[in-house]
Amino acid sequence: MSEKDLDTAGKIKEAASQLFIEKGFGRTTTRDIATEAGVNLALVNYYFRSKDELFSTIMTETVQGFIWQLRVLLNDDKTFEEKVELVVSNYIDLLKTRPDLPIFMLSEIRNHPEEMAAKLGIDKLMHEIKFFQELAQRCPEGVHPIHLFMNLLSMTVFPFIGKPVISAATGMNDEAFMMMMEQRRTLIPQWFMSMLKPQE
Amino acid sequence: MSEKDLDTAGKIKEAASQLFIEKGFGRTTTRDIATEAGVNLALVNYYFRSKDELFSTIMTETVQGFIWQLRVLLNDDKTFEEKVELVVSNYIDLLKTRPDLPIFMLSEIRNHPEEMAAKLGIDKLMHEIKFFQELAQRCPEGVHPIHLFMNLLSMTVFPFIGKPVISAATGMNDEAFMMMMEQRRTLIPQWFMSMLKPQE
DNA sequence: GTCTATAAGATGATAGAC
DNA sequence: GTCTATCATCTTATAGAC
Repeated sequence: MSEKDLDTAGKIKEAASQLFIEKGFGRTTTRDIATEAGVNLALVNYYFRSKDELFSTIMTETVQGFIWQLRVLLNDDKTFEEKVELVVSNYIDLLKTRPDLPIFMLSEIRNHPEEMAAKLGIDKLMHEIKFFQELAQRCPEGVHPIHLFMNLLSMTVFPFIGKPVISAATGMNDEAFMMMMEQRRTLIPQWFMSMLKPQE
Repeated sequence: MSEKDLDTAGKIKEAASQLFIEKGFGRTTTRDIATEAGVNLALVNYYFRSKDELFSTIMTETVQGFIWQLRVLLNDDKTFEEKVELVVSNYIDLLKTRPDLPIFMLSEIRNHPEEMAAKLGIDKLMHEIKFFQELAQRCPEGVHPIHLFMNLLSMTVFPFIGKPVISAATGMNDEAFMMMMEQRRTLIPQWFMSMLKPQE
């Protein structure tokens, strides 16, 4: 099956994913989804029992994709600093393509808390991945590693989340914003490494 | 008029604000609002012409409140570092009370871009406030001040936005999260100051 | 200003023909 | 698997009595 020639269920998922990200769950109707997917309205309920179940399916796959990606990036044979650069670079690339993704995930997770939970396996991520052990060893005295990992994610992801406000506040256009994110691709790892304990 | 004894329009605004933040615009109905406010359904449309206009009113007041607060915090007679500490501390306090506020604002701004715009006056904020001039002078060569201000906001606000995911990933409960944010109250200004050009 | 009643339309979901 | 037609419900909004 070619990438552009999805089956009906695939078309529905793709259309729904796009619309949920764009307009949120509450403002996306099953009719929107059917039209966007180019399929009959009844088929949405035929393949996915309800709008809620369709959302749940998409959400689970999206979050699992994130985690899988992080797992792959952080487990290969690279230096600590290379891994940092990879995480930053990887998420900037992802969010350049789908800037609405974080807001979609974060705002809708709140409305469907059931969809989250341990089945996604994030709870074990921190213990399994060597990166976090390396990070813990490099943390200054009294600073929990979670602080530094949160800083890394914050500095990378937040600009995309706050883009509407930032653009309004600075008069920055889309092109300037993207250039700024390109600068951050190298700046963030530098700031991050400087927060760590100096290596002997 | 006492604080708890609002007039009808006030009750509606307060109930609507709470519900919009809690459930988002799309999932909040005018019936919800009327019930929560303890007023008749028809009065929502009597005082605010439509659900959209009610939202617009609340949104404008909320964002204006933010900006007003920032303006006051940053213009007083304090050292640069004190201002940094104040911004961080102030937003942590605010978000401890209303953790859903950023997601509400950011996700709904996207759905109602008209409500934003220059009328809020954020576009001039950066030029008016002395803090940003001080920041510009302390920026290392080749680093635009917007990068550093974004880092400050990111490290402060993002943890609240990502809390559901962070909690799921680390098994952190609410109490532990709040303790972590208390640590960040002093850590963030330190990290931030270390990103600046050394002062002679 | 506040209520009741209801209009006018949209929405999620399904039954049943093909 | 896919379609048409339709149901039951909920939604925003308003007209009109008090």
